[in-house]
Amino acid sequence: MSFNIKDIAKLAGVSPATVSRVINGTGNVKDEKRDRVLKVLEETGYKPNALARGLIHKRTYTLGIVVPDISNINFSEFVKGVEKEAKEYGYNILLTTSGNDLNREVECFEVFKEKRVDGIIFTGTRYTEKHKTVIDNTPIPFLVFGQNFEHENIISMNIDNKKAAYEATKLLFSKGAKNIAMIGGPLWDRAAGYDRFMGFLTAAVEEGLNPNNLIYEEGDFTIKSGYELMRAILDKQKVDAILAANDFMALGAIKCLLDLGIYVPKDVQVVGFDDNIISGIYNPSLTTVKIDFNRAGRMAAKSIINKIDGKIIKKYIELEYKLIIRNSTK
Amino acid sequence: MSFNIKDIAKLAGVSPATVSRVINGTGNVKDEKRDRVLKVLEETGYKPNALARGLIHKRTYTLGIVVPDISNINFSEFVKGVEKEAKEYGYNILLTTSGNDLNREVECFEVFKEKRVDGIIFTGTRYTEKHKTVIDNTPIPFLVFGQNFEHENIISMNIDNKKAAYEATKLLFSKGAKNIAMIGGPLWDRAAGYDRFMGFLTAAVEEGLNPNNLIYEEGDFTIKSGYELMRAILDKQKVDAILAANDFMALGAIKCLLDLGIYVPKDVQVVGFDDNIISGIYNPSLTTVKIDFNRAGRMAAKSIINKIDGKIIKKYIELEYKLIIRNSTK
DNA sequence: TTGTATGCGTTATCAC
DNA sequence: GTGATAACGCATACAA
Repeated sequence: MSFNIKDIAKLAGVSPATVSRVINGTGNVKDEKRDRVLKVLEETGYKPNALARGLIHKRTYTLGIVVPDISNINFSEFVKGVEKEAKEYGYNILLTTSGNDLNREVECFEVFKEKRVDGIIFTGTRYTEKHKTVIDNTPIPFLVFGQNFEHENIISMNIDNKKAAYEATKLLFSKGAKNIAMIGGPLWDRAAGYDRFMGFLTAAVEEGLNPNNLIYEEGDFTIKSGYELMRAILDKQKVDAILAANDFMALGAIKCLLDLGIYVPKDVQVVGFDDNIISGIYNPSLTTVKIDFNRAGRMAAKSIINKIDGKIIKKYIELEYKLIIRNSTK
Repeated sequence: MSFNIKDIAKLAGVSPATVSRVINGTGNVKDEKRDRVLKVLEETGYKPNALARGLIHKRTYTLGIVVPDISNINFSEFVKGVEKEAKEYGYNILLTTSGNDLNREVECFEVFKEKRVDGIIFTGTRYTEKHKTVIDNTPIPFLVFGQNFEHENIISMNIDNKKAAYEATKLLFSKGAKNIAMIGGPLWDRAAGYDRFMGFLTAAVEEGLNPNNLIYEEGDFTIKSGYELMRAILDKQKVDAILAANDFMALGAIKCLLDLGIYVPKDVQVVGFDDNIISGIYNPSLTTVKIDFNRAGRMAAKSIINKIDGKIIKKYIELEYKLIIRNSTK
């Protein structure tokens, strides 16, 4: 049994308008009537229909968010941050997952359009012409996390992946690495794939390595691919240091090394990316580039809400990162 | 610029009713007019307003879901399953987090009520009178995961925690354990706390242990608490086996043991619960009770949607679990 | 201070 | 086959 505003009005012996005024604190209502309304509100547990409200105000207080995979700890931390901050502003989140599939991403945007979300937060790895077109046809504030989308009217948020990878690589060299290899992401992933590779490459060349002999194995950010690619690298060449484009692959690589009786960091040093919850307690604990996804999520929510409110905000937000040195490096 | 159905009608030179018929495939429309409408639809990228639709149909095709913490891999796997299945039925999910806080849980329910979600999936650890009252006043199909809520009109879904903990404990004894301790959850957590403790207790007593001397440390399911409670246990008594109420605490316990130079499983065997993504690659890999959260999520979504559709469904759904034996036991 | 009437964007029910 | 029109539940302009 669900009440509407007329039911409440009838029960309280007032007009629907008065009930509305009481609920929203708009306009003046005589105390006696207000009390009567309040009482009925209490008794019935009435909640105004957000659909009807949204129809009038053209505001749903809902944010649409699309992530490739919510079970990936980075994204779930991000979403956690978004949800927390959004809630403080009275927003809820409509969560969708894309599996990094372009078509599914587009479907998500369409759903967001239908459901009239007030803002969209998108975490994806590609940025194609199709994205551009869809976004242009979606008159909803839009924020991209994890990629530098150069597009009008879009907020993008990212870390300087090239710089971070450069520093991580330099760290390995400073710890005595000579033969370094990278287990990276797909190069079409501009940020976590390409940019991190570029940082690695730049540092390696700077250290006098021949770029043509550099080993770069392209993984998919899973533990499994880290494990398998580590094995592939060992088959090809002797290495004493690995830069992985994320912690999962780094942990997979370490697991592979340990299984083969190769010591970390004595024989091979390993550095990852992200600082997963597990990286600190692994044996050995993992040296990594920490990205605070939770904070990123909070910032993303705040930014998009500011944009919704018509406030002027920066088009590009650079996130911080931090090298966490643990026991997988010397 | 957002179009409405009248705009489309005008552009196509037909009435709004006809546009509606074309969009929904309801009623007959002359081919020529249909084509004109379709063309305009295509050109404008028009999407019907789901708020207006929901107002009429009293269906939002949205599921509300509340989890204590989305960054916990168990819950994110669960949500992933829910989202996947829900999407196949044309539903989206409104995600909220509660931090296991009763007040926040209630707030989530209120929001769901306002936003007129079609069904609610709740994962919580307590079941109080307040829950009962709120649920009674929420005329929305309701499903609880992870607890056995005995309440009319609610679907609940869970594993037999007592039995699972019993079997895990028995496993430790069968591998030669003599002095066993448990790092459990809070006992007010009926399922993951209390029931698992009861299974542990039953098995221990059956093996002839004195229940009064049994060590049970109450943790909060975090790696940190596993670590600290392991240390606390070692200070108290010599143990050769640990049953932890989840993998995080089990991993924390192992980390503590290793830090102290105690070998796992040689000196102390450890069993966890859940089978986290990381448990298989930890050193040593963790023996655990596997719960398929993703599958649970899919089942939850399917059940609640069936209920929304008025289909008759089971009031209690028992989930399977499976002992995964790895290297943290002998 | 209060109530009535209108409109938000749809769909469904009627007439035509 | 098609087009007006009345809901859906609410907020607001306007009248009283």
